[in-house]
Amino acid sequence: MDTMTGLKRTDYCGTLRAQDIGRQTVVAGWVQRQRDLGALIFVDLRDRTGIVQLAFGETTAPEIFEKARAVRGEFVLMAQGVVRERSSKNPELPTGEIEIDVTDLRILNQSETPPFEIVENCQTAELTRLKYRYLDLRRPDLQRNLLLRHKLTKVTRDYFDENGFVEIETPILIRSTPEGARDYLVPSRIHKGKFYALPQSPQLYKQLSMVAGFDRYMQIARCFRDEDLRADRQPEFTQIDLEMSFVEMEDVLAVGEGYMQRAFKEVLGVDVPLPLPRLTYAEAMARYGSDKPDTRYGLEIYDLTETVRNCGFGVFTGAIAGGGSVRGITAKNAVDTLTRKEIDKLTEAARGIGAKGLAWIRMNADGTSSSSFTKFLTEDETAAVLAAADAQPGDVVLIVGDTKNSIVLTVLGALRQIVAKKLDIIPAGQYNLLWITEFPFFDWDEDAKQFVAMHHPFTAPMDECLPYLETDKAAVRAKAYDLVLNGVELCSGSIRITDPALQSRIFTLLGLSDEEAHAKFGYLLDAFRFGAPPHGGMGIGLDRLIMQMLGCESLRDVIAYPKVQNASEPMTDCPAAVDAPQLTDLGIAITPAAE
RNA sequence: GGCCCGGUAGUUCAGCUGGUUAGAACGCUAGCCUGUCACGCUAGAGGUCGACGGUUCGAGCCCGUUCCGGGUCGCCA
Repeated sequence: MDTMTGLKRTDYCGTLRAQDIGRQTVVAGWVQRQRDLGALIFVDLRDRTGIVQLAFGETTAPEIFEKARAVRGEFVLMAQGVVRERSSKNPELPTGEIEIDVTDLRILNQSETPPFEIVENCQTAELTRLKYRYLDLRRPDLQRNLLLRHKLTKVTRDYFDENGFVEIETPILIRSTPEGARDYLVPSRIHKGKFYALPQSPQLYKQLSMVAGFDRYMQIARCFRDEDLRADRQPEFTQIDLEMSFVEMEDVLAVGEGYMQRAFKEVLGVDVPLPLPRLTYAEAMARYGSDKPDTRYGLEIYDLTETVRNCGFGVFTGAIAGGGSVRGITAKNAVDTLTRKEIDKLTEAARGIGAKGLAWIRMNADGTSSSSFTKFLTEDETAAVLAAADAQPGDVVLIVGDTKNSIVLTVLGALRQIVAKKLDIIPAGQYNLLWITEFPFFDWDEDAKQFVAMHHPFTAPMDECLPYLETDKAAVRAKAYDLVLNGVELCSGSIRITDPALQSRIFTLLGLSDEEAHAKFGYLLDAFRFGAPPHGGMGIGLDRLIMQMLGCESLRDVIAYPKVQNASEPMTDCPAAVDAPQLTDLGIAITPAAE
């Protein structure tokens, strides 16, 4: 093994170009590949900027040449030499016009053969890659992802700083709030039997910071939720958290979309025109069957309730009589893709989400058609359905009826996504950002048989809904808003309640007594007695944002050290058991059932 | 907790209806090679077929259980 003595890096590998020909350079990095041609040796040296070719030949000193011969993949090298033109260029590489004629080579460290190749688009099973994440992270795609993530956080701090926001670090060890997701708990040694919780979000602290007068707060905040994982859900994730005083919803949205415009421009070079489009929650549900619609493609939902109200098909008339509706989507030019077999699969999917079935019409290109239900309809009724569906030869119509509108809409919303993927009609490289506004204030909890806050209990209802808070809960809308990008919820926020009387009214409606409310949120309610300014804010999912920007399929591709589906981390094998003395110190005993 | 998919060499995979010594490519090791860049050529090493149990004369293959990974529903105010 050699030392670096006498050498200092002057250049990153990937930065050398033809204009550097003739000058001295010192580079350092890892061996991508060594090609030994006998009397000639080439070594591709890699760092986070790219690859440069080191060349060893007849002009190379014999001891340097022998050293180059011993080099293997992932060895750590430092090389001094002269940049020279290659005799045969490699147009595939940015550095392909030059190479380094090496005069001094240091093997700074050796490497075992890695368990997988350090290359772009690695096909190795993710578990293996995660066990050796430090090797996985050497790969160009992950390096690029994390470098762009860094760029995004840099832009984020710049933007909010320029707009008068102050970054404040809120605590990681906080009081558990039993609302919402499960908390990660941390036992207290000093207070045996008591626990801290890790924050699901800095929600309460940022509101307290408004009471404190910081006026515009932001934080790139780590958040924790002890819930099951998904491709777009990790137990710890990063949120761009912000809160503003003396603002209405419009002010918060303006800051939010200004940020999006800046972020997309600086990270991707993409222009986002403002203002962003908006949909109310009701509109989004009616047209897309989702509160986070992907608007990059059509397949919009239409209402067939009136068209089939008096038809002869009992499933439809039964759904309508039961207070529900009948709605459909029309997949254009889909008859070849959506075969009978595929429609059977769609039916299964629809059942899985809660539909009792799926009605369909396939319009063949030759003008004939087949259908699961038109035999129950008169010719006029069928014609009316086809007209309402705007069905042309080649199209496939999918219809769902149910006594519950929510089922009709969510099922069609889900089918919309599945069908769009099957038809491959989702345009690449497009970023459809839109706001969803006027969320319902209350959400009916079927298990608890009561209304709960859809956003959180500090969200303000819309002013015009105040008169019927008690009398028509289902119609109450909130000053809450989400930002959606290509069908993914990126961001969620609201204007908060600062009027103690209104807050107490809301707690009552949520079935929370004064005592309970004070036990849970007393410190916030106390603070609000001392002059809380009107305020509101939002949290932007940083991981999801960069994931969407880079077109990644999983959050794991944009998080340096992510967790796998069972919430463990394969590299460190965490979580893990702890020594008995540690538990004793905390006053904790593990029950046999838990072992 | 439910459902779907997967687990064979270091890696990616093939392995027929259950039947001889489980194969390929890449990678690895050694040798040769003066312009390669996925270098080439020659030779070689490398396997608890995720685990356990069962059926069978015989199991990588069939059955059961289980572990692990991925996706998804529940869940995620």
